[in-house]
Amino acid sequence: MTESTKAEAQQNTPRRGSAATIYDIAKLSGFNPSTVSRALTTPGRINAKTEAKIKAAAKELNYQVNPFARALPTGRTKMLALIIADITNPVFFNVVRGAESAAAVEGYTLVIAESQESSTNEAQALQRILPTVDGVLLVTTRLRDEEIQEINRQKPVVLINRKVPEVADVVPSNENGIAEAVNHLAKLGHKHIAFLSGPRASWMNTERWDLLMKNAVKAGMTIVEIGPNDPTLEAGRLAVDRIKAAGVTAVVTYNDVMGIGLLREAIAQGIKIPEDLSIIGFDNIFGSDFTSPPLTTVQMDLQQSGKDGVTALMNLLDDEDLGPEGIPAPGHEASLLVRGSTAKAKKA
Amino acid sequence: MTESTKAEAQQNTPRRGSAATIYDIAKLSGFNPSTVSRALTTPGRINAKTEAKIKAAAKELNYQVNPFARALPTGRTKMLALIIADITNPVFFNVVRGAESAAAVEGYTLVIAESQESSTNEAQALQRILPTVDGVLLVTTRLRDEEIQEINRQKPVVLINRKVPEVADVVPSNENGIAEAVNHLAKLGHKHIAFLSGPRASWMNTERWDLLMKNAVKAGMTIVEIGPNDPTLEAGRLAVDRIKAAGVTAVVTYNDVMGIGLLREAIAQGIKIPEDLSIIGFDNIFGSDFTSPPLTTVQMDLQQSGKDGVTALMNLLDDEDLGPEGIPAPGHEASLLVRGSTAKAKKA
DNA sequence: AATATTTTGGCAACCGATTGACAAAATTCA
DNA sequence: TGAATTTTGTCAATCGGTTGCCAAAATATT
Repeated sequence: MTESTKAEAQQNTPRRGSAATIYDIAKLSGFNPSTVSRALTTPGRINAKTEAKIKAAAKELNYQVNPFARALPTGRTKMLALIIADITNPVFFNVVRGAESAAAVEGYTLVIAESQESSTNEAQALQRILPTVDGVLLVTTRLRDEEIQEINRQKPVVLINRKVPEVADVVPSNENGIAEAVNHLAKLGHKHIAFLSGPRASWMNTERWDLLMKNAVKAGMTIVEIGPNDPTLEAGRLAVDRIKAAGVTAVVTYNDVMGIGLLREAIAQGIKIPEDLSIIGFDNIFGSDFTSPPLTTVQMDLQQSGKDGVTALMNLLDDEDLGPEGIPAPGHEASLLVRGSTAKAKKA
Repeated sequence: MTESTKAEAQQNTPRRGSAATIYDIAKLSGFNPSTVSRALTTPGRINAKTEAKIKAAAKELNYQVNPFARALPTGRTKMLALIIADITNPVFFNVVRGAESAAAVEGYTLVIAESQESSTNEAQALQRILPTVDGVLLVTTRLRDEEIQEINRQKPVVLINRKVPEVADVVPSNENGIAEAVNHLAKLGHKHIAFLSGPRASWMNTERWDLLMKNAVKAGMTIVEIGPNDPTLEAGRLAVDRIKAAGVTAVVTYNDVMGIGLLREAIAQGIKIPEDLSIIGFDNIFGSDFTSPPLTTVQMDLQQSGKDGVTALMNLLDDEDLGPEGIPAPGHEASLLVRGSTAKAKKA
C-alpha cells in the first residue's frame, strides 16, 4: 500500500461524520438555535417562512436529532423494552413482530432482552435497560408480582399473558378457544380426558387448567391434571407413561411444544394418534403442522397482543394521570384449529 | 376505595423517582461532582479513601448513571444494533442468543430491529437506530453492498453470513458440511442430484451452490440448480413437479424450511421419502425433526456466530485505527446431521 | 531544609438539545 | 393615529454527566 492510498483511506473514513447539530443549522440559516429547535419540534410556533427556511437548511445538512441530547432535558427516549424469558420460544415471534411494527409506527424503537429463564438475569437486564427506555413490555417474566409492581412504579409496564394487580396487561381470552376444544372432544365422544400441565408458576397454566376443568365438567367429562411439567418437548415425551396409566382417550397439553413431544413419543411407542389418543395443544407454533398427524391446537392472535401491548404503553405514556393500570386493553379470543391429531374416542 | 388508601396509592407512585445524580452524591459525600465522576469511572485517579467514601454514598443513594447524560459528551452508548430480515426465521434465534449473551458480558445492550424483508424498512430502521448505537450487526440484510459500506463509514458494522469488501464479517464455513453432505449421498449411490436454490440475491445461496457443484463434480455426480426460489415452505412445496421432472434421486435445499415444504408435499403426492427421493436441508431449524421422516440437514453453530459477531464489533470499537474490516473473525465449520430423509438411491 | 515531583481534587467548559421569560416587531382594534 | 394585543425570535438556564487545566497538598529527591 502506497502512502497516498493510505492517506486516502484515512480520509475516506471519518467514522463520525460529525453529524450536523441545530447550531450548524442556525449558522447556515441565520437564525438562533432555539428558533431552529422550535421550527423542528413545534410546527406553528414559528413563522411559516422561517420554518421553511430552517427545514430546508436542515435537509441540506442532512440533519438528524441527537436522541441523547434530546432525551436529556425531556426524559423521553422513544425506546421501549421488551423482555422475554426465552427467545427460542416460538410463541414470541408474533408478539415481537406485532410490537415492533406498532412501535415503529409511533417512531419508537424496541430494545429486546432475553432473560434465559433466569429471574436474576431478568432483573439485571431490566436494571440496565430501564433508564434508557420510556416503558416496558413484559412478555414472559419470571419475576414475582411485587417485583413487577416495583418496576411499574419506576416506568410504565404492560404485561402480556399475565395479570398482576395494579399493572396494565394484555391477556387474550382463553375462554372461547377452550370451550371449542372441549366441545370438539365431546362431539367426538371423549368422556375421560387429561390436561398435561406446564410450570406451576405460570399464570397462564393455571388459567388454562381452571377453564378446561370448568368446561369439561359442564360437558359431563372427567378430567385430570398431569403435572406440573417443564414446557418442553422432553417433558411431553416423558409424560406418555403417565397418560397411558391415566386411561384417558384425549389429552390437552399446556402448549404445542409439549403436545409435539407427547405425540412423537406416543407414536414411537406404537400408540396410534389420533385413533388411540387425541391430542390438542396451545399456541399454533411454527412447526406444529410438521408432525404426522399435524397437531390440533388452540391458537391466539399473539401478533395482535404485541400490538395492543404497545398501544397500551402509549396510552400510559401520554396520560400521566391514568392510574398505574392504564386503560383496559382489548384482549382477543382464542379459537380452535382442528388438524389431524384429534379423532373419535376409542371404544373402551 | 377509601380516600386514605387512594391518597396512599398516589403517594406510592412517584413514577420518576427523581433518580440520584452525581450532584446528589457530591453533596452527600462532600466532594465535587467531577471528583465523583472520576471516582466512579476512573478507578485509581482518585485517592482510595475518597473513592471508597464516594462509592458508599453512591450505593446509599442507589445511584445509576444516566446513560444519555453520559452518551452526550462521550458519544458512546453501550448499545449495539442487530438487524434481521425476518424475526420468524428460525435461523436467527441462535444468532440473537449468542449475540445477546456476549453483549451482556461487555455491558452492552442489544437493540433488535426487523426489516420484514424490505430494504426500505431496513434502511429506515437503521436510520432511526444508528445514532443511538455504537455499532451494527447485520444478520440478514437486503441492503446492497454500497449501502452497507456507507453505513460502515458511519458506525462499525459486522456482517453475519455475508461478505462485502471492506466490511468485517463472521461467516461460518460451509465447506466441511457440504463435503460431508455430498459424500453421504455418494456413499448411498446417488448419481444425479439437484440443488433447490433460494433467493438470487442471497450471498449464502450462491456460496452453497458453488460449493455443492464443486463437490458433486468431484464425486462424479451430475447436479442441477432448480430456482431461484423464495426461501419458504410454499416454494419448497411448489418445487415438487420440477424435481420430479428433473429425474434426480436426491435434492439439497437452500434451507430447512424449503426442505420441509418439499418433503411434505412430496409425501402428499405419494412419493416415498427417503426411498424414492433423498432430501437434505440447511440450518437444523427448530421443527426440522418434527417431520416424518425427520430431515437430514447441514447445521452450523449460529450461536457462536452471534457471539463472534459481537466480539468482532468490540474489537472494532476498541481499536479506532484497525481498518474498516477489523480483525478477521474466526468462523466455524458446518457439519452434516444425518436423520431420516436420506437413504440409498433408487435403482433407475 | 529546600526543591522537584507526583497526587489529588476543584473549576469551568462542553456535549446537543429544550423551554420559560422576555423584548422587538407585526398586527388588530378603537 | 395611538394603544392594546398577538406573533415571532432571542437569551439564557437546564438536563447529567465528562474532562482538560490548574493549584494545593503530599511525597520524593538531593
